[in-house]
Amino acid sequence: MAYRETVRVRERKIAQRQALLAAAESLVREGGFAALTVQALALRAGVGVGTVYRYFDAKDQLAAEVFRVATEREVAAVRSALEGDGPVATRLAATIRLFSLRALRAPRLAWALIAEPVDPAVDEARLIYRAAYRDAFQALIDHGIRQGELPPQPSQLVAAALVGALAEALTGPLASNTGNDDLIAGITIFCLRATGLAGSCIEEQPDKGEPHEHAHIAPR
Amino acid sequence: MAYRETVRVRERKIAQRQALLAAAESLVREGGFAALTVQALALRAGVGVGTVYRYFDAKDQLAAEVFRVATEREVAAVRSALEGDGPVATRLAATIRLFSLRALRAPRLAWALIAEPVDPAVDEARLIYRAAYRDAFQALIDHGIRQGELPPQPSQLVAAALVGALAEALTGPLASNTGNDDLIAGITIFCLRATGLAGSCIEEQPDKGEPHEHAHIAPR
DNA sequence: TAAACAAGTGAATCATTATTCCGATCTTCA
DNA sequence: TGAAGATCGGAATAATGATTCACTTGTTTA
Repeated sequence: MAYRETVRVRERKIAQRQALLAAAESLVREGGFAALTVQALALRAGVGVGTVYRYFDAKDQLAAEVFRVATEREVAAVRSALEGDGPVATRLAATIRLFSLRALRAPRLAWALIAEPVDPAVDEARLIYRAAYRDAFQALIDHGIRQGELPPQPSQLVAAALVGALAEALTGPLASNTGNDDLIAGITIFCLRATGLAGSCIEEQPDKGEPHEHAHIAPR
Repeated sequence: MAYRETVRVRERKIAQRQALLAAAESLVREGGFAALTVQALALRAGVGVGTVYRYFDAKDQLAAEVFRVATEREVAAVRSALEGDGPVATRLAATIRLFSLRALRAPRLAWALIAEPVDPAVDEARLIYRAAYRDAFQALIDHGIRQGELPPQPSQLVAAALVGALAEALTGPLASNTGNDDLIAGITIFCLRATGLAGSCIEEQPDKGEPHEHAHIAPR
């Protein structure tokens, strides 16, 4: 026997795999999953197409992994905002703001994760992604209901609707016409109202001052 | 000269074109646009693939037309509900109900129209589709604001968010676990609240009876 | 250094679909 | 009926992009 993988080689392989994933994600950031072809990836990463297959069994698997990694990063960021403490309204507003800022900063990626058409292998991952967001919002809503800060409501459904509203407002007819701040403020108040927060909707929390200033409740 | 198209032939051609479109739509209803291949269409319609090209210049054009026809039918149905008269809350609720019922009755089609990834030619049509819904909702919201039935709000943004919420709630983590009626009721109240309607949020419309029965306002 | 094995390469191959094309079939009308 | 003109059919072709494979280039250890 004359060859056994050394640590140095192992590390280089790990680094290579990471480099391929990073290159793949950069392609997705620029042009969505449609831009992620094996040829383009090999070119971007400066390797031959065959090399890609030394690190990933199939294109599907690669795409799914890119999706999963990006997803986990996004969801973790959002979840940390949801899981703070403080009143539900504050946390919800902070979360929406964070979600929105991230989506607006990397719109192509957001679109790829949320809405781009992809092959089935990735779609499965997408369900998980959406469900992760939904679950995170749902947890907050359930908490709010228990605390009496929110009226009773079907939390899973409402959470899904919130995710949909955010996705459409942020990736749909892209908000290039409004300033980002206005956009986020608008979405925030929409979501607060939709859950029964925002202004005068909660009886347990009597109005102080401003009798009906819906349109100017600051989103944070 | 010995041949000139007769009425009978013209009618047969028109019928054939319709038949092809119908077959195409049935494929989309079953498996989304991904299932709409020229081969499958020819098979379904009982013709040769060449025949398809006698009626449509290209697959893109065919797909876009299927999309457009289905879209127009759906949007027209929804718009008629939006454009009735009566209080904004009633109309909004009726519209949501209609939209939801249609989507739930043909989930694959709804998904294909709203969310499925497709080629660019169709995507352009999709923007129109979403925009059509958004515009219809926006018109109602603007009306409500002018009438003082709704608080001031960025109507275009809110309309987009409503479309997104409906789309996600109806086509996302499919609502097979809840009964349709509960689902629609939940979505309705979500949308009413989100726009500043629903129960106690409107001052011009003082509460009668039920002080805070958010969860049971009947959707219609 | 040389044998043994692994990683890298990219042209060739495969798979999937749209699209073409030409002979077969049907319609019209003198 | 038969010539003219049009549609039908479906195998052949084209285009795109994933996957393979025979080969070259490292890496490791005796």
